[in-house]
Amino acid sequence: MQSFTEENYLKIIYHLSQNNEEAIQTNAIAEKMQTKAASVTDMIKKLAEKQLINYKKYQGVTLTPAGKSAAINIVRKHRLWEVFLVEKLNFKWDEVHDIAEDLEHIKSTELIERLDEFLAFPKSDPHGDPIPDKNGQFDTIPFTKLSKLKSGEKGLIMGVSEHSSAFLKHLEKLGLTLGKKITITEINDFDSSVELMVEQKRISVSREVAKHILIKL
Amino acid sequence: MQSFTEENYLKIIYHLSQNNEEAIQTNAIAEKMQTKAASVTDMIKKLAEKQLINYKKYQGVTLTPAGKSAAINIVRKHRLWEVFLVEKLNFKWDEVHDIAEDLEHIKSTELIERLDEFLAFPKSDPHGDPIPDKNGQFDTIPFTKLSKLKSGEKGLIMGVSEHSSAFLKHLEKLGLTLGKKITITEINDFDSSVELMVEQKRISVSREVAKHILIKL
DNA sequence: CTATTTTTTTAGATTTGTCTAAACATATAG
DNA sequence: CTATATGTTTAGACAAATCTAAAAAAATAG
Repeated sequence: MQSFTEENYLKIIYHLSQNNEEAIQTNAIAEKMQTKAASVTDMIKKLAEKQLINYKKYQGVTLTPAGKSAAINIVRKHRLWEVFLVEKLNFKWDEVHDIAEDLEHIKSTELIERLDEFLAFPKSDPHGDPIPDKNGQFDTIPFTKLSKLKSGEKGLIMGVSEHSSAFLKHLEKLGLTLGKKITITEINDFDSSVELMVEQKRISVSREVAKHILIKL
Repeated sequence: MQSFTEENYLKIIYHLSQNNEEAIQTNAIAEKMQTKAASVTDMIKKLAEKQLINYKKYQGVTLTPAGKSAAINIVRKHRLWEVFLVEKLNFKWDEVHDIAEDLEHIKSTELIERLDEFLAFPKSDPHGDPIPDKNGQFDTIPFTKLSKLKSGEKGLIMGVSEHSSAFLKHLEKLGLTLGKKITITEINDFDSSVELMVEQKRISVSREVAKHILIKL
């Protein structure tokens, strides 16, 4: 069994591995964990000793199968709790991240299986992220970043790659929520901001925002 | 804000104060916390410094108003989660204590208020214990221990004063669950065990068990 | 290929909650 | 009222997770 802190390290290494084929570096973990590189080195040694990560000095880390499985389990719990908070307790999608960050560390596996059932085995969370099943299996939804689309292309909003409250509130205000159909009308040359149509409204989003909106064509 | 451990100490001091007018002793806390007296002394000092308990060396402790309010809040969370586990996730009353023991430490007050609402503001938990409202108010249900009843007396099972899985499973097997109507038929002289009728069945419980069953006459 | 910068690790200290062993205070018995 | 037993506190140590400062390795620039 892992401690609260060990679980957070595993989860962060897992997320960093998603956008990155190579070994994850100490500094990258330190930044996400809001801690110092020296602390990360200490924890890394501990996780390596427990066979949860592969580690060679100065060479970064990768998850072992056991570490990956533990990480996926935490992600599963996080996302199921987010569904619960939104569907059952009527929280908004921008309010649930921090609470789920605590709930994901509750240990009982029986609890999670019953919660999963209570929620009717949801396949994705309120931000469109896939929820692994109890064996750690999940479908990777193929998506394109909104910032990669060209003028005239159409698509559906499938997810977001940024979970901060500020970002999500901003999308909500613009009407850019999950499932909405959008059409690109123009990409501005000078700042790469994106003009698009959503529900008969013409709106504009910066490239920075567009990079974090995930589209199914 | 208190740590996980501080919260557990406050909760235990609160529960010990329920059956006891006097100051709570170091050893009593140590036993409930499954730790050593020396550790309790250390923690006691810390809680006293934070003005959560009143403490004079060798004289035991009592909760300050702030400490009591913090403790009641933890009890509220524990009991609401127990209701959730039983009513929504179909756990049995003997399975929920340990899980609620973890869930009670989740920090968000917004979460608890919404959970309370989702559960339709329950007044008592699956073991019959009252649930404080968000201001810490709750009704103390007047009850008598089954072991205090006399032959011929009738009553309703209102709660239990022991939450171990073994005890609760035992009651379940005997059909002695919340709300059941019972009639005492006989008290055995030699071992004080209690013979009673519940739903047309004649059963017998030891004095030890009878002491932990709470009855409304 | 050497010099400099960046990144990572080590060494040693700190905090939180715990422990054991010993000292001290209080309660109880004769 | 002294002796003993019980209960509590202190002193000093430890493990977990963190930190700062300094050393070491790797990457980059000229």
